[in-house]
Amino acid sequence: MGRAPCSSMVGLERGPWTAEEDALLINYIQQHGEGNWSKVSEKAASGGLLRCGKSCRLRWMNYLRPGIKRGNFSPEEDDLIIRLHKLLGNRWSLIAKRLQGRTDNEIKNYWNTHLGKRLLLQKTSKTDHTKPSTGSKNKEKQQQHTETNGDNANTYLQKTTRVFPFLLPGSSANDDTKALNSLTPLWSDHAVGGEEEQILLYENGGDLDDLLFTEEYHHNIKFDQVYMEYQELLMSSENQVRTQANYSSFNPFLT
DNA sequence: AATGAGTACAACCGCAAACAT
DNA sequence: AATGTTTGCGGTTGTACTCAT
Repeated sequence: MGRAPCSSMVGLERGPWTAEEDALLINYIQQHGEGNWSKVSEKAASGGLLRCGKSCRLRWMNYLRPGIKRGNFSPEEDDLIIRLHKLLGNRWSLIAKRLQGRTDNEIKNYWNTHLGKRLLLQKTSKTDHTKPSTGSKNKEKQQQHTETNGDNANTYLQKTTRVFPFLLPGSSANDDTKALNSLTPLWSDHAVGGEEEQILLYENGGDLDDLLFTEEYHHNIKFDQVYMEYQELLMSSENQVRTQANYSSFNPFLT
């Protein structure tokens, strides 16, 4: 198919956002709401915001959106990121969902600049007491990538795909999604609130992520528990997939 | 003070799934 | 069902900043 990158569209700005542009975007979203990003660039242009929809979305999601936590990561967050990364690989959006107020982009950057490097150093110091090589930046990056991603048997490495919500039974979904839908009872066992509350949520049509990411959930569930739940989910997913030949293309631990 | 290397992070890009027609 | 468009994702790049020399 192929589309020209939005930055090449005539008359649109690129590069760092100015405070004025931020204000224009916030103002626009306050008036019209989130979403429909392709329309944003059309409609907001009249107000002086010359950015493509894609750029607007990114700016909003990663920087302007209310509730975004900025600043240093806590040791607990570090720990959770490391463990979730071990489980999920570079699925930053999924990891970000477990860290309230953090964006996938922020976590990805943090991993690439801090955590990944730290793990590499730890690993190196365990196996080799000499200092890591001080080669070129690219070489270091490459090494870091393979060390932290490549040889981890438990890491679910998949190509870039959109992360689906865990849809509820009865909703339309493809086969893979349906396979995971059957996991919801496991999750509901751990979810906050009584059975009645959960049933209510189900009946109201909220998906499982909605259930799990309520504010209450985050206040009550410790990082460790979140990690354990994810691990259980993935283990369960593996078993589920093995029993269903139709889903042979989806096996997190065999890819 | 100058400058080059390293670091941090915002922003861009291309791809693929989801959605609309 | 086929085709086009939009959205969301992970990988990568550009650049401002920091620090050592």
